[in-house]
Amino acid sequence: MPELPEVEGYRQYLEATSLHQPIDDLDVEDTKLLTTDPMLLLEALRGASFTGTRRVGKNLFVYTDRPGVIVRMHFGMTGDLAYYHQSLDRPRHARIVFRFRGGYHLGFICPRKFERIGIVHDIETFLREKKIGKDALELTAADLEIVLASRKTPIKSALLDQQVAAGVGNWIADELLFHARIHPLKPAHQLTTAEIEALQVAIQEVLLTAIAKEARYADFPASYLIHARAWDTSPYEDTQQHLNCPRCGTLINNIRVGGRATYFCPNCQRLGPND
DNA sequence: GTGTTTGTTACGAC
DNA sequence: GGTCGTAACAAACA
Repeated sequence: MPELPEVEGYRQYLEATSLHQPIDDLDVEDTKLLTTDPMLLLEALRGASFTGTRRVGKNLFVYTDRPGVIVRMHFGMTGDLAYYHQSLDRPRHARIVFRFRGGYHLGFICPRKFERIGIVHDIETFLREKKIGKDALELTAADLEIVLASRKTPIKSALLDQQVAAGVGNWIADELLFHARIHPLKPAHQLTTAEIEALQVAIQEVLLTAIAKEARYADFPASYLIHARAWDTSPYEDTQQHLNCPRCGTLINNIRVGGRATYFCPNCQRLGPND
């Protein structure tokens, strides 16, 4: 699921494969995936080359050699990139394809059509209009204190708000709260200074680990909560061990917060002294 | 066939 | 205008 670490991986992948090759043509299987008019997109990109990248949260911006033409990609819940030679089969779900002059293609993989691609003229303007806050990796404890102070919503929900911490998604929010020992339902504005500082440390620790492991969840340290999630069973095929807290052994709870599946340890992450 | 999952946005209510 | 809860979107998978 493309959250910040995956998108960072896609950014590095695009940098390593797709720069400085003129775009001859663009295949668009479904215009619903575009945030820019198809004709304008084609006109803006035909003959242009990618020159560099920037990631903010889950957004990947790709600079071109044309002023004011920046491609913005959002990978939704299942998006991916695939660079391949035209002599090979087009990957499944490559619904938008950049055809480079040298014969290579960059496919924007969209299995569920929740992905989006389009042109932005200025990144800062785009971020302001879309209300996307600081990238999670850039956040200081002081930043967090300010953005959480006005929120009465559960901290889990606040962390998913891209205005609060751009790039944090559902499993990362749970992992952060587990590391910082904060109950997901605790109102955001009630976090103590110590909890906010622990959260900021957890953001660095969890995101940098996930990026280093190229977001392969099975490779994450055994101390991570992520192994309790139903879809990460790979190293534990014949045991239920992973359903327990890696710190204290308590059975991990599974509740819904803001309509999202939420995992936490009822022993390590307390709402109050009585629970 | 049914339920679940994911990120974002739209839509009211306050 | 900010905040907050909820539903909707598309498609795959079990």
